[in-house]
Amino acid sequence: MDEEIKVNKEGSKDYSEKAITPRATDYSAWYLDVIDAAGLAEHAPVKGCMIIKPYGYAIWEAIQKILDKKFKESGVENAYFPLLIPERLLKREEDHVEGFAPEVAVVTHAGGKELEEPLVIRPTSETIMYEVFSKWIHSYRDLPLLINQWANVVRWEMRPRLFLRTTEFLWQEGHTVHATDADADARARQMLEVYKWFAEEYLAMPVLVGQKSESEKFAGAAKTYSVEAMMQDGKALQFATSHNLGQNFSKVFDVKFLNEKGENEFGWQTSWGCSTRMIGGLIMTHSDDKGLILPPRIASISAVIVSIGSEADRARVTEEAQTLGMKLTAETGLNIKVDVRDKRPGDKFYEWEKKGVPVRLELGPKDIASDSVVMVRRDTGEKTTVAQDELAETLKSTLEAIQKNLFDIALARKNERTKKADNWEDFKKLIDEGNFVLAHWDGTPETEAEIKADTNATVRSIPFDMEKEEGVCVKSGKPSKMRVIFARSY
RNA sequence: CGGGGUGUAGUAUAUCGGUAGUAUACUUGUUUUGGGAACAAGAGGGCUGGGUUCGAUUCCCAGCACCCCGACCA
Repeated sequence: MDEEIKVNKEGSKDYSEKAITPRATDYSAWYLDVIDAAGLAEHAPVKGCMIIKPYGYAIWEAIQKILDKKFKESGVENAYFPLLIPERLLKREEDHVEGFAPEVAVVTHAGGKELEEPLVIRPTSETIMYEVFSKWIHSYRDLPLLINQWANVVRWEMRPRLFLRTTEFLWQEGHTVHATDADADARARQMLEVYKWFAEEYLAMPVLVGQKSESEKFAGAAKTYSVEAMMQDGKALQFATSHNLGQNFSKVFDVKFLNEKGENEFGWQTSWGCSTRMIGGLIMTHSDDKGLILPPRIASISAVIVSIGSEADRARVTEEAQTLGMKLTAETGLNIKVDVRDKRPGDKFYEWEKKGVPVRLELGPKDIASDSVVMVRRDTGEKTTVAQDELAETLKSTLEAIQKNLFDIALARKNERTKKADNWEDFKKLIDEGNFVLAHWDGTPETEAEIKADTNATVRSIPFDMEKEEGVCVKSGKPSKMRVIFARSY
């Protein structure tokens, strides 16, 4: 580690530009520093909005590619609906309008005059889509209808935070209609599992799947399920959600079909989504005080070959590096970056470390002489010398090892910081320390509100795999049949 | 939106009611090149708008932005 760089005292050099705020000192500042150092995003000159820079957008593209393929495999098709929604549509579902009213942006003027009816910039697309779905669906033979769209949405949030909560964000929203409640619920659960799979297999983020409490439910849903992840400071991040909407929307948007008996019936619906917030979660799960760490399976650049050599060697080393890069790309099918810029080695090393590239390969005259290359892991910093004819295999296995190691570290942290509390004092203490707290709760919104007022913690998840256990609510003392997860959240 | 804090160069900062300094980054040149190199030259700065003052980056007011704490949320 390079502590001396971070400490900016007399006598030591000022590397403040290069170093980032240590996590332990100020977690928020650290998070922003990582984003800045890696070149992922920056604040836009528009309130609460974010500019995603090319390197950050590459992560989003990687996410899109994997999820989109998975969605299609499960029968979902992509479509696109308008950005602008007539206000009357949004107002139709009571809970929905109530939930979103405070955060919608409304267009009142266009074409040089005031609009007869204001247009809402979509905060989500249930209303406009279901208005149209009612025309698309006539018979049970039209079901299930499985639609997804990749889009931007706008929510006028009070406290924006890069990636985690911005006024405009990119996401995917899936919307389905089914003939039975059971089918709809199965689909909602199925997509939840897709998110869990994606989080764990690709982003190396261990997650918790479960149901949301009444007060944390989506505006207009019958049931809300979610995938929750733990960040390095112990706070929870809602990674993705999936809702069983029941017939709440189909009844107001008249999404109905003729069943096999020839009777009119309202459709059973779901919606599910995940957003650029996942990138924020990715950063806060794996990165360190040197900058970003990307899990190999999501990294747009798998490895970087850094050339090292004095002027006399440069032409030769450059050529060798480029040849090696092409060879390795061909052998592994991975994106291998070759950095032969005329800079000092250290400068190049640090740059790619900040960007979180999983593996660095150092190539200089010594390595060329011995037909080898120095391989350095971003996650552990471990350095090994690898023979060039074994490089492709070693690189692939190392990338797998990094992927696994990142997951294991995150899993160990989640396990270690998930604790049981059986009384109010312990509960408060464990929440303050930044844990996921397993506690009994009487199940009422009132008690949840009291707990939130006192500790700022909420029910993050009622986990599916939680075993039944008799107990008493940690706050009210009333009986409870199982523990739920409480935590502070982003 | 409520409470608190901060706004000086790309970044981090110093000083100050009277010519704004340093480090680093950047540009150019020379020497360098296996973990943030050395020397020289160069370019770059007081959030915005009012007020007080002979004079404001400094003091006062407002706005805006950012950060922290709430309320809200993917």
